[in-house]
Amino acid sequence: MVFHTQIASIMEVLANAAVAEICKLVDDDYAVFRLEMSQSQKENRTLRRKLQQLELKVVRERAERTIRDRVRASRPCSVKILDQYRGMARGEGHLTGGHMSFVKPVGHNAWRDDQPIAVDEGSGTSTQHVILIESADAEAAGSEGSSQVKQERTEGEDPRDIQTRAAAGVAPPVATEDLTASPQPRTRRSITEVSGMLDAVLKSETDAETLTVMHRRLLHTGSDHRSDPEILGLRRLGCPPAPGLEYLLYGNPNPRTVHSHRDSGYALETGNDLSCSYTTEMDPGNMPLGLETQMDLSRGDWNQYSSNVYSEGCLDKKGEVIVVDEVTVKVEGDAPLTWNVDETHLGEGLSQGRALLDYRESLETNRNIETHSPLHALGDRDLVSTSMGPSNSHGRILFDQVLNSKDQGAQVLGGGATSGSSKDEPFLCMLCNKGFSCLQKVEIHQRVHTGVKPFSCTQCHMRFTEAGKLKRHQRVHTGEKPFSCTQCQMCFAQAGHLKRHQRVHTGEKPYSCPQCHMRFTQAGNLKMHLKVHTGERPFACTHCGKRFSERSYLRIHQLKKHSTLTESNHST
DNA sequence: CTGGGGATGGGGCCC
DNA sequence: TGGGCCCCATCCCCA
Repeated sequence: MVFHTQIASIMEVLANAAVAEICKLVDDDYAVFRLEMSQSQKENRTLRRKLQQLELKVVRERAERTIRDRVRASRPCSVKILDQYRGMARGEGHLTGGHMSFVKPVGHNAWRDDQPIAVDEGSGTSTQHVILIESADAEAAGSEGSSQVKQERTEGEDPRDIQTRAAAGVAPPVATEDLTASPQPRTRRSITEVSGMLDAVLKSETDAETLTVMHRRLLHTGSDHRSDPEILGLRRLGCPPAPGLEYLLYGNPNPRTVHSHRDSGYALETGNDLSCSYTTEMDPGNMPLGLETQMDLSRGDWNQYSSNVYSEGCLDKKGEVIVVDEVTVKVEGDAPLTWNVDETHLGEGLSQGRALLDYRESLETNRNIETHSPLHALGDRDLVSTSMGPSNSHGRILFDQVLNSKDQGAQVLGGGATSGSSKDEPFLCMLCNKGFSCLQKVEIHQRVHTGVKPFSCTQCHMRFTEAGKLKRHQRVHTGEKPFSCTQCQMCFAQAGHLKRHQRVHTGEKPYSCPQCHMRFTQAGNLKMHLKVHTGERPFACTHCGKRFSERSYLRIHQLKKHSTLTESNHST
């Protein structure tokens, strides 16, 4: 009995000890758990505070930008000055082939507005990228869609990390900068880069002498993009959710050539090429360019602007790249690769340029996607009436003729013109209704009508519409006749003239008169001969009334018969 | 002297 | 950018 009692007491002691041990363990774990909980809560509070700070910054930026945009309220939309990295002109960077990335200067952890942006083709791995979307338009319109987001990815970082953070609602590792606090507040540079995506928007090579600027209408979502992973995803797909119109520079396969693509909801180019686009806005007074595009279009320089901007550029489709719009700018020497389309410079012409660009894009787009053009929805005539400048401006002519080619047809011409264009020649000259395959050709052609001859001879006052013709003309001064006849000693300055001359030796007379059996070596001579049959004598002597079939005959006649009379008339 | 054809120079346009 | 072709203007030569 006593034994049982002792056993019971021992077991009770052991049980108590076990309970105590268990309680102790639970307490310890609970304390650890509490500690971890408190730490997590602290972290949550810290993150929450950071988030609030970021939101406050965004709100402050919105307010400041709204004020700034209201100052510039006259602008219908935002066209960013595209400030190419100035250091490129100094050889610190350049657009080169293959993968192109924007590289921060070494030792800088954050982008600053006054810092140059080195452009490095890289070795295939992007180093540091900045995504910055501006939406001044929406802010100016009172929209809440303003956003300004920078994301910076350091070297080697998995791009998916950014998406992961964004999807988790975590702020990017680099806080949004308050651009207004920049040492150069009037200078702002924005860069949008999308890398590693299917939509390869950017390519670049080294030797390019042209810079092609194209534009894109950015989508506006009106949300805070920082916390919207879908928006971030859109950015990565080359669809920055910024409102209004921005001019973006893209590297392209041509060196120093930049393409932009609008309505980039579809892949502009397949492959794994890096997609990159960037816009830059800078102080108009600090524009380091020698480009020919700096002119005040509002003062009637649209003609020049058009000539320069659209020279040598063509709407085109190259391979799989749907080049929706394209503006080519000649780069002079080592001038920085800079494209400047500032409203303050373009003035009224800005709308012209934008309208034309819009139109160009819409026209090209309409070939395949009739309803994708935003301009299309606006209505062409409205756009012309509200956006275009003086009706006699070259830009207007171009624009009108392009509109005609699109859907207005000959109506603009008062119904008198009939379009002779085909699908291959959708661009009509407003003045002669001639069709061309691209806008640039129309622009060059219309130099015939406008008298624009940009290429002048230094030896005489001859001017030419084409550089090649100037070069050919200058043989007149140099006496160079590189084309010599193998049958005789004749030399010619033009190859065609030699070929024409060689008919003298071959006896070929391909032009025959339908009225008689006369044959001619030249069509012009046949045409002159036909006047024999028609009796056409359009050239009449003002003194005696005698008529001649050729002006030269009349001139000889006047010299021989009325030379004294003409001299007396001149003396009087 | 006149008219006609041969031939060249130069510019525009297309490819 | 250059070549090729065409057109126009003009000059030259000759019947």
